[in-house]
Amino acid sequence: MKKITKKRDATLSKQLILDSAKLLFSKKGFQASSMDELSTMTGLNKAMIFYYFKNKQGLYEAVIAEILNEMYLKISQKNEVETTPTRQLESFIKTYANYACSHPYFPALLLKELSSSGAKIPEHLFFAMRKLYALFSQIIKSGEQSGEFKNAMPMILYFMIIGTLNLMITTKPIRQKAEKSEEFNLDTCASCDIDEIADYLLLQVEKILL
Amino acid sequence: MKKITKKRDATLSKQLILDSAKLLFSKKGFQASSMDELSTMTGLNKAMIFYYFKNKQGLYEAVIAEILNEMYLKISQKNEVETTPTRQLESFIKTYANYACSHPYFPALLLKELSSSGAKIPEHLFFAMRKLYALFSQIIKSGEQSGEFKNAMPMILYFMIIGTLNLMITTKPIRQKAEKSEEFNLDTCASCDIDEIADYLLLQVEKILL
Amino acid sequence: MKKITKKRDATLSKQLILDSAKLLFSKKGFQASSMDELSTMTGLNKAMIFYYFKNKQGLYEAVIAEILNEMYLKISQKNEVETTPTRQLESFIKTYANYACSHPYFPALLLKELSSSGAKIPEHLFFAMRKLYALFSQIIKSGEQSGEFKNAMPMILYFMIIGTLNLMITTKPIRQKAEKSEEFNLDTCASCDIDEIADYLLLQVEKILL
Amino acid sequence: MKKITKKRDATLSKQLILDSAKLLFSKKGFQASSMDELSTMTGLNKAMIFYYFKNKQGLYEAVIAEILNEMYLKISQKNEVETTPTRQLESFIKTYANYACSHPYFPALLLKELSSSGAKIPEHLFFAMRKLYALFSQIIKSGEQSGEFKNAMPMILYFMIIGTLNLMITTKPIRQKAEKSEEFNLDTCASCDIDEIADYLLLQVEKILL
DNA sequence: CATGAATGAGAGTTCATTCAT
DNA sequence: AATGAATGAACTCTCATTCAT
Repeated sequence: MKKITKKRDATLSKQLILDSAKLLFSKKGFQASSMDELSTMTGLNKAMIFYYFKNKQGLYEAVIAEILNEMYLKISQKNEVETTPTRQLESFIKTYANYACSHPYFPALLLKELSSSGAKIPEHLFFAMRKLYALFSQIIKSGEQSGEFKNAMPMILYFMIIGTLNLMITTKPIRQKAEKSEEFNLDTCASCDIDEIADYLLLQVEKILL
Repeated sequence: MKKITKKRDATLSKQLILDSAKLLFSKKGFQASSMDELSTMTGLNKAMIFYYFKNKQGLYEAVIAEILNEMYLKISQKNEVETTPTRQLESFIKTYANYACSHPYFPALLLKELSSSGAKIPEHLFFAMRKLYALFSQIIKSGEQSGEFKNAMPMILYFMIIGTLNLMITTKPIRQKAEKSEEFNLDTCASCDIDEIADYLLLQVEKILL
Repeated sequence: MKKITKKRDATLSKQLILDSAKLLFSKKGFQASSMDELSTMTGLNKAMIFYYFKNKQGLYEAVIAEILNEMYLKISQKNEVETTPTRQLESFIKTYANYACSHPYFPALLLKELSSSGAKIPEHLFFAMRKLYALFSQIIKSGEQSGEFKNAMPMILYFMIIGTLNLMITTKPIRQKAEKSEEFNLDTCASCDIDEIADYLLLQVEKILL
Repeated sequence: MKKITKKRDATLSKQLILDSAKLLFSKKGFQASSMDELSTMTGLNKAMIFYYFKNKQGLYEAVIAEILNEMYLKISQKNEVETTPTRQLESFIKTYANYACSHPYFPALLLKELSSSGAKIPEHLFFAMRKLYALFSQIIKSGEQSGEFKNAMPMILYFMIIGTLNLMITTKPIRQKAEKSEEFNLDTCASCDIDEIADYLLLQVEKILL
């Protein structure tokens, strides 16, 4: 009756929890995700979650922060190699679209986070969110200074872009279901892929700005 | 130890529950809302919720259905008195913006509903959601036929409009908080009122369509 | 919007409740029977149950008392026309068997009542139960006095008879199910009817007593 | 405000719950037993019940299965050392009587289970019940083959035996109460002990079979 | 006599979190 | 670092019972 204790690498376990939590939280949201299920997913004991993260809320924040930073990194890297604001804008939209699409949990998470009683979002999350907007804002501003852009209200444009992309991604299943039902003969773009959507969106945003 | 006698008016109590539930659900979402808290809000006994609505899920569906229908009614009424697609589009955007703004719970709820695992939304909710889009789609289509509009992908435009408006409304508190903090000197439109936002949005959408 | 109030006959309504309660209690037992279901069954308002009977417990007692008295009446009537103890015993067993069989809820109720912490059975129920045993006991005793019976321990014989009959009746469905399952090739008397069972039982009891 | 530290012995706690549940279920039946009360009885937290057993139903099935298996084991062990059917029958009755008497919760439970809507008893319970009857049936059958027994209908005899014994045991308190009350001068065997009862019963069964 | 609205207590169950090892 | 046992508070929902009309 010897008790076998698995010894693992600390950072490995912590990352395993974080990665599984990303998937879980985004599939089910914060409340509907249970720590029991998470521990099953990871193969680690439930108590380990609390060993590495203060509590469920803490884990959740860690998850969102990681996602936001990841995305910020990706976008800002692409951004550096572009030279004109127009090209930077294009890069912003396409990179965002692709990242969001290949991490389909992210848009849902972000929408939820943005729309839920925003005032109590913890500091470092808030900070991560702002960084992305700051980047976008910078692009627009430099476009205005160079005379390429006009008519810009960056906050509204920002929400126009991420709002549209997020909604198009998160509603994909519902739209496909709708198109199948017979009596509903409206076009829902159910078969558009994300690149087409991003292209169309970019075109319209340019029409606005030029 | 006085015993307080309750109203004993069915429709009143039911509506009271419905109205309170609207607020609660949109503030906290489905899972995080507790029936205990709801009963406290209403001043009615917890069991009354289950007396009038089968269960929590049933109440939730009733809430969303009511909101969607209410909004559809308002928009479609305004729509009937307008004659040209351009005027109808204007009316759509402004009415939506105003309704959403004066019922601040609605955008949050709608975003949550749209982004959360859409495939299992009950039929009659799904139907109510489609009705609003059908109306919008109709406006665009008739504009195309009369030659006023072009370049239209109605589904994307629809999400562009409601996505932007919803996000601008739900993020208002967070944006105001951001603007106060010293180190953050970006413009977040924190002081824009909803009419300005709707006007700007309308202008851009027209730029796209014309 | 006139409110139509059904006016019914008081005793009729009360009896309706009692009859429905008989069925319900015996199908589901005391705890599992809900007053809501009962009110649906009767078509009367739930509050009426409490108008006519003090509470659920009171109704339950009324139900059992009525059943026991009904059965006592039936058995004692048949008993009076028989002259010898042997014939009276036969009549007792057969009448009990037939009554119990045509009121299949009764055996279950009686078993439940007898086996559940007997000491707190209310007086008048207890009294009704005793009356039936007193009748049986009387038959045995007069048989002993006339020399027809011997070896009698009436209490044990009594439970032998009603225990066997009750169990054969209440387990009928389970036994039939068992016989259908392939791997179970034991005889469970699944197809015996109650008369055969009563006849066999009577024969054995006579073998004991003579 | 001392915090009491609990045992943290899995098998101990689980058995404690099981044992307490045995008592509770048989005293009150399934529906009337509350998990709150059970947790008070055990001194363990209510959640532990659901930790070890899936739910109330699962616990109930575990309880019945354990009892039936225990009893089957005891009877079948005694049975193996006996050689003639007559001795085996004697052993069956006496062992059953003694077990049932020293586990006074068991007869009540079994009666309840048998008489309550038998058709929906879960498979493994049903199986455990059949095993005991199969044993009895085997004894009778071999007695018939050796010519020692005749007139046998094993199912009826089986219920005669366990019905009588169960009722005599479960009704003991009620019978003692009856005998004390003045106006009730019938013999209820209130002072018989279980061995006398089993002996008498055995004698009568033999009279039937020989 | 009858109703529907209202209530309070409690049911079973879940779950984040902590303790002892 | 890791585990499984243990906990307490909360949750949704049910139900017998009563009140006002």
